[in-house]
Amino acid sequence: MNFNQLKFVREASRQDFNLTEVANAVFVTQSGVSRKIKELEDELGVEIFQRRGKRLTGLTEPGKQLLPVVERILLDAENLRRMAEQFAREDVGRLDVATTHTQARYALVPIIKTFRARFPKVHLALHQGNPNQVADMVGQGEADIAIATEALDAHPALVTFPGYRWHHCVIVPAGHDLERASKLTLEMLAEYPIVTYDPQFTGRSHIDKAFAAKGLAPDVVITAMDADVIKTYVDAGFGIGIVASIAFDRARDQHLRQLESGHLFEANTTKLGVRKGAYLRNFALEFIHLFTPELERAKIQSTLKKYLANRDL
Amino acid sequence: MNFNQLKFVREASRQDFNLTEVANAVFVTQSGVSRKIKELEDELGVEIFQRRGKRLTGLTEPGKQLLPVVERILLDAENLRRMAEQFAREDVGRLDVATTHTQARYALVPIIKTFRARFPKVHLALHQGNPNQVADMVGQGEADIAIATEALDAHPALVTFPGYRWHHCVIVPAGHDLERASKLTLEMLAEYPIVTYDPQFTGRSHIDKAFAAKGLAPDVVITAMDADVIKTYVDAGFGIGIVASIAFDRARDQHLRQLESGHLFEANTTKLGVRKGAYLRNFALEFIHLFTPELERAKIQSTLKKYLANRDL
DNA sequence: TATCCTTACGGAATTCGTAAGCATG
DNA sequence: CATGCTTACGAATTCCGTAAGGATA
Repeated sequence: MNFNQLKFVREASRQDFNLTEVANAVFVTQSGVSRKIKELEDELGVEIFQRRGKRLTGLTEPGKQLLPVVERILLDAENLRRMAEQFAREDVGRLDVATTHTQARYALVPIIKTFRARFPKVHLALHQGNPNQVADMVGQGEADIAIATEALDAHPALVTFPGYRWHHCVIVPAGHDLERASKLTLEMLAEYPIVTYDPQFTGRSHIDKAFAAKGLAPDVVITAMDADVIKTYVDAGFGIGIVASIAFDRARDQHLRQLESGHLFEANTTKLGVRKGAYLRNFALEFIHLFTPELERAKIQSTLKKYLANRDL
Repeated sequence: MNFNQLKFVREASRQDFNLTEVANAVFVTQSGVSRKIKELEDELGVEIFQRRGKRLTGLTEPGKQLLPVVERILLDAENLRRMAEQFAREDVGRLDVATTHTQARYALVPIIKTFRARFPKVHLALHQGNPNQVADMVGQGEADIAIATEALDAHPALVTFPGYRWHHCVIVPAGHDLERASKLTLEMLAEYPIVTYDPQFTGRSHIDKAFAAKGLAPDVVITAMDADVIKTYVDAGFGIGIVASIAFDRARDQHLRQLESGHLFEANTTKLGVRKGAYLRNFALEFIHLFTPELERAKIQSTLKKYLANRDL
């Protein structure tokens, strides 16, 4: 039994049991993967993968039981490396943050600025995706930290911490009728074509919920994954926009006006998620602390340690 | 990083950091061990072991943090093998039971008889030792199941299940004065020289505690690790004996008489312990069930699973 | 027929024991 | 000086990519 065999098994389960894909993903030849997997199956005396003829089609019953343990071993192996690096080069390393456009473009900017100043030797990589992709990236160990408003809590492999709360706002072209409204209502918004986020993104679920609760069917004419695109279409006169208020910048968005709508939509909480059982470097803990300043560091650490060490050796 | 490197590291911590001993324990040459450990340290970029000149003297700070993870990886690797074997050869395998003389010689006999009939293809190995040794054997993965009355709860790596309760009894040579006593008291026992268990064994602590509570200083003239030896000396007239009542056999011990003393000493509970986080074969679970018949099997399984799977992958 | 897995072959890389060297207590 | 660790060397083993073969959809 060796780590490569285990790695191939895990990767096979991730690559839909296509060993050719596994080979590409781990940069070896397909024949090598095939051989190593068979070696492991021979050593253990059970077939891990179900086969139809020569193709792998899924996990066998033993395979289903073994896979979680395989994943745990590989995670621990990774943990060993990180723990060692923490000692070897305390403030040097790499932090992979998976997040959505909105967070990367607006909310994380000051946090990252502070982080960079504090840890100039840490290479910080931002990975963008929709909230589900963001969660998966961390769930699979491709990134260390996930930041998004949606989807993180639903991922079984993640622990989450609440970050900042924010509201949506309405944006309109300068001179729009709604600018003169004293207080916005959902009924008023429903009168106009709306440009807002894609269903998976940035609190869109709260927008839909608010309209649905009043029995309104808003006329959403364009959806996009980020506020920059939305603002572009609002500016071009396609309708009024609903975006995260943090995405509006009076200086930059001179043709647009921001209307308060905190009373219309439920507040959103942006969350941070990390993989259960994963060891985090010191600078990663510091990043989490920057994101959730009200949580003291010891609390963060003890929560993570619970998952890392709770097997009571 | 490979499993042998990790194995050598673990073994070094067990063999008091003597790599020559490690080499003997794992059947390779000392130079190989030395090299592999250095390889791992180089790869991780930290020294795991503290060195004075060329000798290893202990773990470094990083080493202390890494070791538990190393142990966990190796335990999981072993778990993989067992899980696979469980599927490959359902009722074939090996069960290593570590226990004390008293349990092996008396209490376990019927359990093992039933077990053997149910699993004729399982090789059952009994390892004897004192309760601390028994606990350690399981703690280190040398045995699967520990059975003893003492010490198991104190071992941090073990989960324990309560088995049967039993009492001590007093044994005397036929015709002894005490045979005519209507009801034994500790004061009466303290009048005679006593032959009983070694301090670590078989509920001896309860015996001492009972005398101490009354301020009595019993005259323990001979101690032994098992009832057979004790009975021999009682028979030879060295004193009265205090042994587990299960160890008295009227037919075999014709020259001796058993006197009830359940009211004098606290009852003992023999416990069974297994290593936290270790996967147990089906027949091992069955063995536990035979030992604790009142606990239903599902309860046992869920307790063990808690430790095996509680990292929520 | 295109895709995917297995297997034989052989060069390359790794592994591991022997033996010599050196440090410690 | 006995014990214990490191290192150089070289034989043995293992690894892994190429390429051919066979199975599936």
